[in-house]
Amino acid sequence: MMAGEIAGKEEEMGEITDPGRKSAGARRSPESADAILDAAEAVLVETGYSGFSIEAVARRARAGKPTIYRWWPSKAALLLDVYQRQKRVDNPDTGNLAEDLVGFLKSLFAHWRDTSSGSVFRSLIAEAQSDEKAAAALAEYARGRRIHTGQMVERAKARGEVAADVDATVVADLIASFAWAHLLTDRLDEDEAILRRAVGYVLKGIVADDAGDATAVRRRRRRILSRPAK
Amino acid sequence: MMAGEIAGKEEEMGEITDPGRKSAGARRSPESADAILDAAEAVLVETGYSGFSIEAVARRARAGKPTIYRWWPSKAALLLDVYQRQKRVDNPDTGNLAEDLVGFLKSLFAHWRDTSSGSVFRSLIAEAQSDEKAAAALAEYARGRRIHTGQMVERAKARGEVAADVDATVVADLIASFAWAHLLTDRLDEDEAILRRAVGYVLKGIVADDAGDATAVRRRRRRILSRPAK
DNA sequence: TATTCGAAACGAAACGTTCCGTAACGATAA
DNA sequence: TTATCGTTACGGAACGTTTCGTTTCGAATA
Repeated sequence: MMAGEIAGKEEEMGEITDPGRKSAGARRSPESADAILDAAEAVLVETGYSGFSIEAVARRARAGKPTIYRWWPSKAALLLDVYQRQKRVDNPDTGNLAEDLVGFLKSLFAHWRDTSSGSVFRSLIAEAQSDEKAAAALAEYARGRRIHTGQMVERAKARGEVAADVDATVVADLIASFAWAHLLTDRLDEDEAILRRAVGYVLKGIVADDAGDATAVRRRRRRILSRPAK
Repeated sequence: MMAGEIAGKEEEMGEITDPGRKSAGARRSPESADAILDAAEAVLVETGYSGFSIEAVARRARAGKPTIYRWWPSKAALLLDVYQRQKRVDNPDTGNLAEDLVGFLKSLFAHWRDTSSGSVFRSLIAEAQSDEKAAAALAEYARGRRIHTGQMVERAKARGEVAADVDATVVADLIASFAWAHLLTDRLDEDEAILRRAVGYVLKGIVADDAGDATAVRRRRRRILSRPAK
């Protein structure tokens, strides 16, 4: 759980009774937690990242700052929990990798653009540049997403659509990086044609068909050698 | 000039005499400007982005805050000028696009890792998420870099190495995005082998050689049709 | 004389923490 | 079963610190 990695929460809503305690005391309020997360999202949407502060969230949630700091040690941790609450973009499974990847990018851009998730995620990336724990959590999250996105490539490999030696996570890294840069530079309205081009370049490459003798010769040799083997 | 775009500096170091002024008065001090930019870089290097503030820069530069605000309206504007002072990574020109792009990524990562430029640039990206002017300046800068990086692809097109219809800036976008994501997630020590894979996937694609009949047939047809035309 | 500079001061905002009174909860005793 | 106790959680207030962006000031420059 990502939140656990930053926040180090060992107790979940006060349900565990620590032997060092003489009595359980009051329970944590799930309503409070939800109100704080809702408020965090609302503040970010209404005032942007520049207006996002723990003070503003506390005011909006009608919660005490100590309550927020009890569960979330930093702005980044709070933003991360907000992001984790939001739906994830699914991997399309059309049987064709180009369509899968273009569909994925289109869905991701729409999701980031049409919900608060884009604002949340870009704020998180920004926080990660000044908060080491946030940076570690973001890196871990990105690693997991590369594997998940890479599943589209793995499926294509299983279908024989993609070469067996292709590293799916490097491909996913290329695609996700493209998306991140679009998010960070306000380009979520990119033309579908450009998305198709970018995906096309990754799938089919950009070298010319009869580019240089060496490339063409190498291709012919590879064809010849692979056929008798079959 | 990027700084001009944020800072709106119409006068250059007080050299222009504005008709509305009754006397030239004291000149702006170039030593001051340099001291401030040097201090900004030093503060960022020593305390990281989280310790970077106008107060800290003013203290370090032994300059007045009003002096800083006179010339740079925001942290982002100051960071941008610091970044603009730094050397740019050149485009390799080896006559082979794969070597050019891998060399470019390696140089860029080394530059970002071994100088303050990486810290400066990631801080700038972070600032751009909360400062609209910084966002506009970053987007403009990124646009210019895409064209510049795309020159490696244009040269490869001219050599016949890359197909004539390939959009060089989309390719540059893929490569730069990959670099940005590495910078933002602390991966500037990436293996050269991974860089080569990623570049290779963009150049040669990832589809299998005999992937699906349709793909192979399409390739054969394209070969046949293009030859008689020549 | 007008302009620039660095130092000092200003009011506002946010930070992360402590304090306070109230409410909630489980354990214990009657 | 009910009442009491000790502990924890809560929101509100307050705290000292830092930074923000701005104004004021006296000295230096042209």
